[in-house]
Amino acid sequence: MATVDQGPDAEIPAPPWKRRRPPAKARQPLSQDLIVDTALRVLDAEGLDAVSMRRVAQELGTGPASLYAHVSNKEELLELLLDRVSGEVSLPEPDPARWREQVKEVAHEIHQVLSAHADIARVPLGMIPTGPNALRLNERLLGVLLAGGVPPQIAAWAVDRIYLYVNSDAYEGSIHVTKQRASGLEPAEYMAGFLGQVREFFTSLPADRFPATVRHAPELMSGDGEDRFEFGLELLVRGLESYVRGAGKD
Amino acid sequence: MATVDQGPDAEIPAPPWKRRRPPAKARQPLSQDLIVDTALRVLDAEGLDAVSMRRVAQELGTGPASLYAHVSNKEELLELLLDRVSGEVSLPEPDPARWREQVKEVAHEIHQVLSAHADIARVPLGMIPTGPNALRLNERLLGVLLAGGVPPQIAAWAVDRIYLYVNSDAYEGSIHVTKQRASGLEPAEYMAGFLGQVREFFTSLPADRFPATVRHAPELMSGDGEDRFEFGLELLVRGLESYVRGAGKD
DNA sequence: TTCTACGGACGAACAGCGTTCGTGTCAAGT
DNA sequence: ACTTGACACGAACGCTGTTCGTCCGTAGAA
Repeated sequence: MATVDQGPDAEIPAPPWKRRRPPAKARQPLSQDLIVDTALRVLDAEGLDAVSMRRVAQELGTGPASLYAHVSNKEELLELLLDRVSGEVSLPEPDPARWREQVKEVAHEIHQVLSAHADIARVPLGMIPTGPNALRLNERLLGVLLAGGVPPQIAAWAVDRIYLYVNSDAYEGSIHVTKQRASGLEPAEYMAGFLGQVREFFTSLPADRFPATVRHAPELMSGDGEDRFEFGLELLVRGLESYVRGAGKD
Repeated sequence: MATVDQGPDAEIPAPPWKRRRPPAKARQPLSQDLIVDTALRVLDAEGLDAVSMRRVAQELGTGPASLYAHVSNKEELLELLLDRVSGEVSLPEPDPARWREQVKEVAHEIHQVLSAHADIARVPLGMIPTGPNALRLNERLLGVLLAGGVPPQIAAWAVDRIYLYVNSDAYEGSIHVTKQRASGLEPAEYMAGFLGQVREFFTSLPADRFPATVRHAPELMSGDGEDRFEFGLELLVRGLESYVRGAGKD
């Protein structure tokens, strides 16, 4: 049916057995940035579990094998994804007089950015971030502490501990978001149901075996995630403060 | 060859096409406890990633479907596994005079038990433990804090934060163990290699863009996991102490 | 201009995962 | 002796990360 010579780019209707990629071709040239972009879109839309090599590839109109030319494995993709997100964190200029507030500001900022991107907080818990933006955060947080007069060794370890705290709390928070999303309920509905279950659980305990727990069930249940995050941060900062006052001797 | 009537349980050598389960039958009756036992064995031997429904079933000489009669899904199995492990934690009797030390003792105890069982610490990070042994820990830790004069609301939140800290640090630690195990190297070899990489990374940074990081690279790298865990614990306890001293007003 | 290399793209496959369905079997209750 | 119901479980579904070998389009060499 089709004549042979029409020039190489003429609109030949159908030599279909050799036409390999008609639907997905003439795309963008598939770079690492593009892959991370796509992964970020999937993350925000459907959560970290949806960020699979296959899913990202599908979103780009190709197969999973194509990604491995630009990203050595999934772990690297997640590192790149985390660092992309970390770029959204804005940081203050160190001010010696306000170091306590600034430590909290940085912590809140990181927490907020992580929480804004589904359960991305699971990633830094499974590795030590070494991307350029992670370095930027490290540098600033360390700078704030040093400016505040925290001894260098204390400040260095404190950076590590504060990171661990922020990441783990953000991860814990993201679990609830994930479960709420999976349940299909409204956030308020879900939270009410969850709190109700916990309340029932605590108050139904035998008071003789768990006296403190039953007696203080209201305190154990009071406060939302934000309150508890703030409280833990306050604990850490107060602890650090004790090293500044007595900086001369331990 | 085989005669027909020998009684139903006689030793018939081979009607092989209908003999369904000759290798794996006449086993233990496959209870929930037995499943958790087996999962624990796999966990200790090969890590949490090896604890799959298929693997546990295989270890019991059966298929994965058989487990679902005793355990509703993998999440429940992991909860049971965690609570089994939590039973190994031994707890002190609250002593008002030693509350700071006791908080640390409990934290260390939990940390140690979690670390003794591969990367089981990943489990409590993904859920709120509600098993009987988790309750036992809650009750005791809360009791220690209250005995020490920590205000109830502070104590209640502190339990939550201390848990989060212990779990997340134990998890972070288990990552290194897992990677070391996967690398096939000796622990010392692996650690040396890892520290060397980090050292090289820090010292190769541009000092003008990351002055604090480069200047304090030794402090950032000093201390092993145990030192850092202890330091974070000290921060938390010092923070709590500040609430005890000024218990009257905030 | 023609040929040759080379690197990116990618279809297919491998081994594993959690979970469900339908069937099979055995023991206890009627 | 027969029925009932709980447990056991083979097979399958749809998913995962990763690798192999092959294809193609282009850039450089002849």
